[in-house]
Amino acid sequence: MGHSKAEKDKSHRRIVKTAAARFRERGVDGIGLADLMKEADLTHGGFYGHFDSREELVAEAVECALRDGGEAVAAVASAKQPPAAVLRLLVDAYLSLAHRDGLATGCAVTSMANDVARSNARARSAYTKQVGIYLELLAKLIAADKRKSRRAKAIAALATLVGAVSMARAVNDEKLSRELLKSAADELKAQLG
Amino acid sequence: MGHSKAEKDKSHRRIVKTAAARFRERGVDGIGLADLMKEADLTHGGFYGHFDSREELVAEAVECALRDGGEAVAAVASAKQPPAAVLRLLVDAYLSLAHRDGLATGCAVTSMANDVARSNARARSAYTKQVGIYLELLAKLIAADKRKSRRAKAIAALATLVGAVSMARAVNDEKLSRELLKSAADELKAQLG
DNA sequence: ATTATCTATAGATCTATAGATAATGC
DNA sequence: ATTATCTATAGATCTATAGATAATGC
Repeated sequence: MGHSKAEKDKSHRRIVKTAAARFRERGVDGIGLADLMKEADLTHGGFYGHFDSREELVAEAVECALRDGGEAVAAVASAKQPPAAVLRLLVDAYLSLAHRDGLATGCAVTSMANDVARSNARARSAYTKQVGIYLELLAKLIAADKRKSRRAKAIAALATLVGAVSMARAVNDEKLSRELLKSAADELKAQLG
Repeated sequence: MGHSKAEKDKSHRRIVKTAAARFRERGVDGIGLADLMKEADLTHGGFYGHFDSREELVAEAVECALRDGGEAVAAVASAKQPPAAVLRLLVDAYLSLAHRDGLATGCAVTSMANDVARSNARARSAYTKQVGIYLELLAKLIAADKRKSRRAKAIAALATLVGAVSMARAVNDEKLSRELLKSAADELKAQLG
């Protein structure tokens, strides 16, 4: 206890990172502050030295979770390949079994959509911004003459990615779950290739 | 108090219906039993005369919410028009502002996806079944030679509908929200028409 | 007599706060 | 001396249960 300011920053980031993982996994209401602090190797009493309220942690955790997913997508997108090939890589990664099952580290645009819709302005703004980033990235990669058409196709493609992963996680029929991911991927690649 | 068995059934349905609305709106963890019972004009003590546990109510509420959405979709789908026109009606209804804003009565395949993924087997089975129903309906309406191709296109279309509404609800930029709905609808109608 | 619902409450858990403690940094 | 974290606890809320009450239905 009573460590340096640098230590406090590390603690702060540890709390936010833990929350970003657990909130994606169990939902924003699925875990309490005491358990989060414990997982961050702190006691619950210290929480309010880092945040004014639970809401503030939710906002920071949503920002962190969205950044996570954004970085994972950017990593795939940086592959030195033609746009169409990069697009295929992105679609396959997003609609992979690893992403479906890796809730804690996956894209928060899907896993936190419902929670964010009910959340505070800061969380919603972060979400809005990340959707904008994904749309710009996709629009650049999509083969189409007009910019307006690329934008519309990017929106439909992102919606397909988000919806397919949402449903693939909710159904309890493994065969159907895989079919949802596979067919959505095939259709997207056929449409945008 | 102490009414007939018929009255009890009515109370039961009132509780489930209330939960189906509030769970879609606020999430499964967003409202407690006491408030739900109060909204159903009952006191919280009576809850366990109707359900063995909260989980059981969640299962029944998910079933009820999915049925709701299914009936609304079936109503639109029963329009006496050619398949392509019915498909356009469905897409426009699902991606309407009314559906985006009508969480309490809207399609639970979108609004409860994340909650159901974390929920019990009964809730997940009901969700799985409803996804199956939507896919069969869409596959019938889609113009394509082969059955396998229609099925894959139905999956991509349903995913697009679910993802677009999810994101349109989460962003806090009204213009972007409307663009998401409009572009997804336009693309779907262009692809499937 | 049976039973659907009510009042009252137990026990757990949640957010938030107060004050103590043990490090850091002047 | 300052401060990051700890222990302890207040007060609200949550699920679940026990026993009382007031209807229904024989």
